[in-house]
Amino acid sequence: MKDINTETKILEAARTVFISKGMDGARMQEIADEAGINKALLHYYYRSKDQLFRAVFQSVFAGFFQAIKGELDKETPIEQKAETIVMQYTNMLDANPFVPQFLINEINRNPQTLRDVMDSQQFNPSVFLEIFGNNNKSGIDPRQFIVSIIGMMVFPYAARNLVQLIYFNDNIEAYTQFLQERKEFLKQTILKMIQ
Amino acid sequence: MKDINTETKILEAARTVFISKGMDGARMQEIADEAGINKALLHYYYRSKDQLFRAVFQSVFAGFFQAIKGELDKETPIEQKAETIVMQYTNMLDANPFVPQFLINEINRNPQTLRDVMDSQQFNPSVFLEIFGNNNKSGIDPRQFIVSIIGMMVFPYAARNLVQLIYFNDNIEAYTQFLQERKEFLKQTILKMIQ
DNA sequence: TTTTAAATTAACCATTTGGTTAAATCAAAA
DNA sequence: TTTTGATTTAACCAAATGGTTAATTTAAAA
Repeated sequence: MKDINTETKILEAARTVFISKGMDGARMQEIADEAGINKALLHYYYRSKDQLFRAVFQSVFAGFFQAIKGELDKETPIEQKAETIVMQYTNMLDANPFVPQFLINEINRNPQTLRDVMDSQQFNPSVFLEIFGNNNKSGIDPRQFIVSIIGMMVFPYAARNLVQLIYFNDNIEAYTQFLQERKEFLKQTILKMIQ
Repeated sequence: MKDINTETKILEAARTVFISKGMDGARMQEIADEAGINKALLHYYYRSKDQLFRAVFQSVFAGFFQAIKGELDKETPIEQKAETIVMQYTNMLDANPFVPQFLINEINRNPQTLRDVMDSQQFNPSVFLEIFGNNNKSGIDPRQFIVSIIGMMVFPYAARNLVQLIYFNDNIEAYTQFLQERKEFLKQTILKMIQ
């Protein structure tokens, strides 16, 4: 029982490779190299590529929704909630810029995976709707609202290489600054939306 | 010189499969089956999977930006432009819901591909910025504005399976209606943003 | 120290997959 | 009709890839 963390080490390596390359693009050998172990060890701890992938997906999915859940249960005014959700989400994206793209891709590739994960874990999606529930002053549809906010936040990370090249002439620093300034822009935009 | 359209038939089959599965997930055999021909014919017309993929990517990319270019050169007021861009874009998304996700994925997988395509075709991205250029009344940053609009429009299509399950309990009809209502919502939101 | 079971590895295997080749077919020109 | 060149196919090939196995190492228990 040498290194008790081998299983964790594998999971982290798999997370890195799967998020970067996706299920189809990932190679078991690359995951083994990333973890610094023999390829057979992957199958020793996780029986197959599919099971290893499922473990990663479940972990990423859970961490994703935990990261953005945050302080939203409080009875704060909707303006404050908007501020909180933007900061919570963008902080998560700065730390995990490829996670949303990974989740979207793999859910599209095999939608059943998400259903399985949501069945195994208890997860109540309605909490996001209740935050901006029907009892908001503006009468705005909370679903349209939430989808808009997430779309505005996620897109510049998911499509970074595209936007960076087309609108910023591949200038990385300029795009980083754009993302930084965007936080304030998003807050103001959300406030305008619920006016 | 039997069927002069074999090459086109291959390209269309490849487009279908590549957009659905991506470069990594696509199989030459599946493309051949989709086109109703022998696998060797793919290599007869396009030397390799990579070249076939490039032909598809170039075609999809060009078609994408052509579809959304639309009437935007006119000297119409910004409110009218917003209306036009939303209708143009959502119509394109209704017809090609997986195209943006495909482009984003493949550009992330190999950013060089986009540079090559943009070099080979003449393509001026600044046209989108000039539409909502600095001479708008609100003083809004046109880049932040454009990225927001595209994000709001693309996200519910790219993440359809995710959003449909979490917020609409996998009810396809309800989600279709949501997308339909969203067009009007987006117009109003854009107007609020530039107030 | 010896034993035992878990952990780790090198070598190997079967299948998939992109790609090739030589033969067959077809359609038009001579 | 014969010829010629493009088109199409069946069969095949080599490399990549997920997975297995038998042997070795390690670390703790007896």
